[in-house]
Amino acid sequence: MRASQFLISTVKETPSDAEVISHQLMIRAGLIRKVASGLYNWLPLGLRTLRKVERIVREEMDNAGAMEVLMPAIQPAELWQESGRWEQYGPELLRVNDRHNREFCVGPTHEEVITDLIRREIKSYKQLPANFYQIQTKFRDEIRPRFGVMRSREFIMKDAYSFHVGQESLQQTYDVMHTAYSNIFNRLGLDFRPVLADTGSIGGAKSHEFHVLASSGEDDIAFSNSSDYAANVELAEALAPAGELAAPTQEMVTVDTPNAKTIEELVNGYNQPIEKTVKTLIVVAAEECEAEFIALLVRGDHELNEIKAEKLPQVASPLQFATEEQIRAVVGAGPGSLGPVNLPIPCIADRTVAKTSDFSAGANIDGKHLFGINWGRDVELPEVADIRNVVEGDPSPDGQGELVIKRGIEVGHIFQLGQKYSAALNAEVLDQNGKTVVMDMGCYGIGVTRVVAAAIEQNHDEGGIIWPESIAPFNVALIPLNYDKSEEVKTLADQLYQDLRAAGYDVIMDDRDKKTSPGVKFADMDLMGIPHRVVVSPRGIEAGTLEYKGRRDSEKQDVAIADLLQVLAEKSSR
RNA sequence: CGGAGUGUAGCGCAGCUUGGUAGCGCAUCUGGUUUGGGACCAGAGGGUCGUAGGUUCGAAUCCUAUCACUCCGACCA
Repeated sequence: MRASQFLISTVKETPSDAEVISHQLMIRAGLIRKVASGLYNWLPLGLRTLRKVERIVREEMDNAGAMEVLMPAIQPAELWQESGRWEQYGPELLRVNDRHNREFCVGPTHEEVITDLIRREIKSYKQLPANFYQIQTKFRDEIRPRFGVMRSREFIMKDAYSFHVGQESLQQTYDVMHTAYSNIFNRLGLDFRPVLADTGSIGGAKSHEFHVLASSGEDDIAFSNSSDYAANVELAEALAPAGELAAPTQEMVTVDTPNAKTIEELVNGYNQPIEKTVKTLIVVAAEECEAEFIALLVRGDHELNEIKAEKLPQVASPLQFATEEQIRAVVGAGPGSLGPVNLPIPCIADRTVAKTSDFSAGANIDGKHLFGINWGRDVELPEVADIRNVVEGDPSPDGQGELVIKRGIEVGHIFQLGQKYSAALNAEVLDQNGKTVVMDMGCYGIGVTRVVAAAIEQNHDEGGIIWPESIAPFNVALIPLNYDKSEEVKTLADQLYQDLRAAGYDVIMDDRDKKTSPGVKFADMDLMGIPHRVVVSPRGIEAGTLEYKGRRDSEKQDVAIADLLQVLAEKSSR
């Protein structure tokens, strides 16, 4: 591509509304432009990278035996009503009506459509297992789109769905997809980790997320420091502390604490160690539960894990905190003075709380706390469960080492759905015995547009983007100096442009007019992240050399004109 | 959804307090000089000041409504 015939839309100034580096650089390098909140145009430069990501994903999916299909973005409400998600999904599902006032949604995912398709097409166990994928535009009406294309409302996703008779077959394909995903992210040049994950609103049994490690990530991942255990903190199990509950050493006393409404004020104002404090969170109880509310006890320095709490049979799903009025009506004291002693509603204690002695908590009287509380002596130990987020230093759930917490960007997610959708939509086949069985399903997603942002988040410097070779919009930036003035430069540059393209490189030759100074060309090519730069100059020609510089190199080097292809072949990891 | 903030030229911003008919930098266009790290000179084009009402002789500026965008929060015991 000649730069003079390509839209290069670089900007010097950092856009004021872009917070994370990938968003800033995607705008500055001219990859994307915002149309409205969470909606983006992809400019020619950005699209080149997007297409390369898609190509790698497609190749690896094909290699893994999946078949490409294409489903509509707009889906009929009936299918979603059949699965039950028309009611469950909430406002993130964009619902639209057609001219006949029939209801549709813009697809955030395609379980319903694919299941409907396959229940019509596949009738026999002999056709299974089968795995179908598409690369297609999705829409999720996010509460708060942000970080550019990282959390946009419309985005491109590779979604795949596999169909099976039996869990064993599902597990096999799941493993194949796990491997395929690792191959994909390796080829994309990303530093990633597969981690155990919660299945969330999609539903199902077993699941792994693939995270690109980056400080700007929105998810916390727990890693063991001495094994390969890795899990989303939403899921990572917080083990009970080792050892027995310590015997009481303090009497329980009631203390006036008019200024302590929070754990922090209790710790600072009354000299209580934070690991000897317990906070009491009141949530709405599940319908089948006798009580209206449930109290959840978590140590002062720990955080409630809402997903774990939601899974408790006594707790209403989705999790809902009681309002202050509700708390006052039931307990007689306000938030800030709550505790397990003399609490008129059922409690569930976190495992760590259950192993804490001599602790302090609210007295269920405004402005009073109890210090030196001990289980058994002062109040019966209630039901115990794992309801908190793991923290750094916790023992690893696999029994090996301690946990370290890092931030990650979720770029892929694989699930074993089981029969959640196939049962709801009656997706059945005949097995070997001629008996009707419900198919098992797996589903496998990759956020293609998000991958582009994640790659930048992980690969950049002050000068701009540094693309991994495999997804760079161009591999080589060929920069002729004095292209308009020197016949020798023009001849050689044109020749090299032909040669490089013939050798299979995506090359952009910066032949922009003489008003575009060399400095501008260097800065633009750096910002755009082109991995290899070759400069053709009159003084180089005189010496019979070209100048080569890799995007990550600090020094440039001269190479003989005749050696260019060989040097590039060595430098590039295509 | 709750809270805060911002809308003035393609981009980044000033002007608003104290009302008098819009300005700066970058970008763009023309001509010229430059040409190895975001050049210089001269000239030019481009804005119904988010929208709609109101106050006023007069509104970017004051008032009301509305729309859009951005940020923060949705863990409080």
